Amino acid sequence: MMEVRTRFAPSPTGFMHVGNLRSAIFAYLIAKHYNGKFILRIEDTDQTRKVEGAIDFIYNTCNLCGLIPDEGPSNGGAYGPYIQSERLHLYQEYAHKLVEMGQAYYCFCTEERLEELRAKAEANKVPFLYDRHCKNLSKEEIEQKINNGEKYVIRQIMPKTGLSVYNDLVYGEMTFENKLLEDQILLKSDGYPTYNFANVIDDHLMDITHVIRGNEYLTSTPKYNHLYDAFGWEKPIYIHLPMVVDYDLKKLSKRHGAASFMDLYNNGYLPEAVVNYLSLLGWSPETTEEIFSLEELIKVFDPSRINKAPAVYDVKKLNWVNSHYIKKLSLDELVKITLPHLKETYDLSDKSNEWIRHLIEIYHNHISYGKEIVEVTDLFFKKDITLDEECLEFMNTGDSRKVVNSFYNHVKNITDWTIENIVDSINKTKEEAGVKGKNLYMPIRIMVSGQMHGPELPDTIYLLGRDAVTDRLSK
RNA sequence: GGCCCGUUGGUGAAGCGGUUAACACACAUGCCUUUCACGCAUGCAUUCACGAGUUCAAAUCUCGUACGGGUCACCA
Repeated sequence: MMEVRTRFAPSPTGFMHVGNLRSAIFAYLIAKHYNGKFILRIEDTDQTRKVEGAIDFIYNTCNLCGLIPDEGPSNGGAYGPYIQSERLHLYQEYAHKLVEMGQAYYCFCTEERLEELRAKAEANKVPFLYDRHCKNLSKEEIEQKINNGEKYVIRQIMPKTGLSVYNDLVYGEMTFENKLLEDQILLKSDGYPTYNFANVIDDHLMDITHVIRGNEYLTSTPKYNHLYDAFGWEKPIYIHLPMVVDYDLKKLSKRHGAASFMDLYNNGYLPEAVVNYLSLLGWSPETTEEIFSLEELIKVFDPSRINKAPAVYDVKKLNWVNSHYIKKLSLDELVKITLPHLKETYDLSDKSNEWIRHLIEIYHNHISYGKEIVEVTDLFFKKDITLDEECLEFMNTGDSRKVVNSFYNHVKNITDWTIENIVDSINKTKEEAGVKGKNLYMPIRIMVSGQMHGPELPDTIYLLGRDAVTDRLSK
């Protein structure tokens, strides 16, 4: 059997949202599932959208996620170069070959003329299709125009009748009417290829066997197929992926900060967890398991189980997956993804290293991403806490006040500030006030932290320090 | 507007002609740990957008309607 080769072909915009990443993940998984190769190709044929450093950015993202390309701009390969702007001569060569074969033609129409035609079509409420104005220019005319320095594009002759049919691995048989097809531009007047053209040339030249991409390409695939046909090339297997959308069912946009992989990463989400979560968007395994390492995903990933319907990107579920991975972290690793956020928000200059690590440790099972440490620990950094209604209500019931007063008297007399002694004070309070369980712990917790939930109470009190604790208890 | 795709609980989803319509997140409640959280348990779609049709039998097949989305560039 032929070796499976898939590719991830982003354009270098310096931004990767989770939808793009998801395409990369699926392409990677399919390649690896079949023991094939995963190729990274940079599609930078739009010179106006070029962004400095974007290629490194893409490479870093793939690396962080473990989606290591077998071939690509950074590590080369037998099919290079892997950056389209370095392959210009190829596109030109193939475009002209198509002209020679009578499958394409030079077009000298100006933007203005096309604008006019478009406007006219719109006024008449008919769909606009290029009118083939330049299709039958004579050799002499063409030569003369070129010698005059007139700019031109190369357009492919598309069939005007009949149907285009192809098979998609997830969407099944797709049928389109050829009369809707326009003579598509292959080479732009700046000598660069269009995406459509470069894409097909490269996929063929790089022996890509499975084309995996978002389903926004579902309707333009017939165009690609006519290119393959014009050259007599074998077409790849198409796998169009359902869209990843936001809660309004709209395409994810840059406005959603959380939808950017780098933002997630910088907020203390773990790449493994993000990959795991994203793999479950538009795909599901045969079993009911949901936590998978990359290796496991490679094993169980089955492209025929990919869904058709758009999937909503749900941060809550991502948080759950991520918290699962966070729990498996060592303290050192946890510190790594949380400490920078603490430092950024709070003044830690008077805190010992030990204190900070202890603080992070007690929240190990309480946060779902690194940056969450900030909001969850704010009670350690503000002077005054305010009680919400639920807390106030609890404080006004039973022996709550009595418990607090009793605990205050014990805790203020601790000479050696240790967790053991704090526990001891709690126990003394229990006896003195004659209450236990929730009625014992909750009043203390509320007065000390301002919250009805949180990590271990003795640790919390210990880390808060006697001054802060007695101060809060006496209010 | 033309063309294309989609529609199972708030979300991800299983389901492939006969099931009590899995499972997970979220949510709610309870239990447990001398609090909370963690963990555990329970609950959460009398029904699969809607309407017809085929069939002994439909979430599953067919058609239509509605709604949502995508696409129609010298962008990718």
